[in-house]
Amino acid sequence: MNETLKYAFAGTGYFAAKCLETLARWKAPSFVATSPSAVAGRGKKISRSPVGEFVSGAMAGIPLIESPDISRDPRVLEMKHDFGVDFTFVTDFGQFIREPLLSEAERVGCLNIHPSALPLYRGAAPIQRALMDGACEIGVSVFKLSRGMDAGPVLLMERLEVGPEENFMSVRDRAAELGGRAFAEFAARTPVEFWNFVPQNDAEATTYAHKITEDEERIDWNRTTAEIANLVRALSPKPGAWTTMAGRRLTVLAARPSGGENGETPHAAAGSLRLGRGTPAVACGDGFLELITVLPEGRRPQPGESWKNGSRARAEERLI
RNA sequence: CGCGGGGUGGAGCAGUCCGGUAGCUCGUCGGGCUCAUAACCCGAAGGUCACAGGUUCGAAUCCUGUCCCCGCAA
Repeated sequence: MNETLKYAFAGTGYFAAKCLETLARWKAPSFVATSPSAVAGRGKKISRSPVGEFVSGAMAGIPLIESPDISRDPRVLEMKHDFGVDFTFVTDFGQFIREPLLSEAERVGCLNIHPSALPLYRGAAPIQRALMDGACEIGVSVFKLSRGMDAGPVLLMERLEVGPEENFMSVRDRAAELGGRAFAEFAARTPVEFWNFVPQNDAEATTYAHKITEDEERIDWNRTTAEIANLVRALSPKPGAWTTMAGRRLTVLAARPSGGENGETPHAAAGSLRLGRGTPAVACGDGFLELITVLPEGRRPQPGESWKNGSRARAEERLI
């Protein structure tokens, strides 16, 4: 990155932490803002955001501000001024950026790394939505924040191929790295005066990546193996697509349509188990889905076969 | 003190309520069957039952404390 450029970074989640880590390999931010530590996790412990965690660990020394409302936090505005930052990265932050931060005097403004080919999949869960839709590739965009959600003009866009077995976490991390690296390389060779922001065509915003609701996380075994496999990988490892057996939750972390030699169509009702030897499978609407990795409630992640060995599930058992 | 589940041979689990030195499905090793096998049959090895203390003739099991893991909810 251009040595003279200075930036601030604001983010909360793992995607943001990974972006920051990547950006920082080229140049450390002047300061970082994140959402405040909050009561989270079991017990009632106070925990820091992934970004806060990362900064206080690997980037000790960089000023860290925890702010519940960064847009009008005087500390943020003040620090930006004192450090003379040229732009602010706001990514995976959870807070909608408003005035005065949005257009506060900076050379560039607020930039965002968004893992989609904008204007597609604007919104909170772009990677998950793309995976649910069975995408083979996603986009990674760097754009300037505007008043509309993920609607600002685009500076850069990269493509990222998605392997058929990849899950949310893997794509998320790779997308963050790609975005951070692409931006850093761009900034290193392009003077700010030549940064070209291309407005989005709102008419092409045909998909919107709404937050995932718990209802959507539940597996409906009547759907097709492809649909369910996509749901599983879109939500893995967290929050995870889940079902229940005998009233207990069973989260499916990895699954694959069973390569039925005969393209077998299950005679059994959807949700029925196919045990036998090897990896267990579940009857879906149009075939069987093999359970590669599962997480039984109260236990730890385990291979589907181990689960089969220990669960004492019987063939007539059904997942609901 | 948010609610709850769990730590038992290499893996996943049962046994804990109703104390009596440990079992299941796999894996591993050896042998057999077979043209052959990841299939099948026979056999074997392998466990301080998370840790510490207590009760008891006797504790995986009851009591107390500690550590660790996980689901939900936030």
